[in-house]
Amino acid sequence: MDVKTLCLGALSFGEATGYDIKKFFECTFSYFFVASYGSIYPALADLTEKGWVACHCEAQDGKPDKKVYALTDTGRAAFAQELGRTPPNHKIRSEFLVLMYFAHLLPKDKIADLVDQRVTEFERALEHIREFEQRHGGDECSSPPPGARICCGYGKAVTIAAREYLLNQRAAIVQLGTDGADSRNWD
Amino acid sequence: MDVKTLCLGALSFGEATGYDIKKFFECTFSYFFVASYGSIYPALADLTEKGWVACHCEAQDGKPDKKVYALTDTGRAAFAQELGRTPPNHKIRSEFLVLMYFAHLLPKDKIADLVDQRVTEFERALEHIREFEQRHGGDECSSPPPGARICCGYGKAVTIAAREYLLNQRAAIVQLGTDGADSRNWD
DNA sequence: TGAATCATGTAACTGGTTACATGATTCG
DNA sequence: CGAATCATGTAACCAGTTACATGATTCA
Repeated sequence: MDVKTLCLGALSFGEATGYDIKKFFECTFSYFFVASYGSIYPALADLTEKGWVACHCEAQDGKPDKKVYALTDTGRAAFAQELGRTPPNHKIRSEFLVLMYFAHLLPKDKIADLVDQRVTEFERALEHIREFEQRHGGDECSSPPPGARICCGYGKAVTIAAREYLLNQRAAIVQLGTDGADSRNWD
Repeated sequence: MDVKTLCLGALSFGEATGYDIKKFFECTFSYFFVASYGSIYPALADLTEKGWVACHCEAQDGKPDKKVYALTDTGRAAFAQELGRTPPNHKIRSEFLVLMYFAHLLPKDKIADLVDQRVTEFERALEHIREFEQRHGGDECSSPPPGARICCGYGKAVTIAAREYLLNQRAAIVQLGTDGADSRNWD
């Protein structure tokens, strides 16, 4: 599965510009999929050529024309088919954990910073999820699909577990590091 | 951080061939970092050119010469420095969660399969971790660095949380799917 | 006044994967 | 007898990022 397909997915909830789609990626997929303008705009051009999305321009003063994209029927079918044959991979690429693995080569204060930083990021993510839950509290009628709740729940469960682990082990992890103020400051 | 750096990391525990390093990646980094021969061999060639690793050949009958790599002092320093300036990113790329997000477009039986499959993979991972814990149980003297325990503990905590969530929500998730036997089998 | 937001796009680069090519040996 | 393991590498390809280019508007 690539950015192109995810753009179809984003458009399955309604019309949008490339700019909107980037926003969409950021606020709903960010936990498990990222994409930048440099991949979204070419993707939309490609999808238009294939006839999977249709585009109409809205002139604006000063700003460049707004290109609003919409999923075509062919596009909708292509998206469903693509979903059907997507292998359900789940990959983590974590420089943070690499650093933890090699903690014995890092100064203690640095490790403490790394752990605290990560905990903070987890907290931010949880805040983000809480906001989502409030926005889409009782009302079953609003935009996000039911699967969004599952993804949020999943993210929440995993993030809480990770945060708890780091907080419990913080002292032990820091102890793995080297002493000596700020090793290797002599370079 | 790239494969090149991680190769230095692998070699920080002793000599190894490219083949060994691949093995090492698979059995110790696999949870948070992957690499294939196509990136490892060129990386080693590069590192040799830079003088960060040294290579001596061992002739073998039939098989191609074994090239045993060892970290040089420069290489060790370079690795430490690289660790020091590595931003502690932590990214997830999950087609599985994308599929959950769009569960309303998939047939129920397919979703059930996806969830079960993922749970099975989590179980495999936990098994893997349990083996590690047993191998390196009481003895503090064996090879893996202390950080390995932390990574394992982290992986364990997170994996258990994920598995529990999926098991608890399984029925609810499946219900999000479409009925109708095997949608879209008419293509 | 300067930063953020809206809005589009391209070109160069990068960091990887996949598939291929080769071939003996050992294990079940 | 066939699969897996040991062992090395390359070439073609690919998906994506980063940085650049442009520029009005709105908000603090």
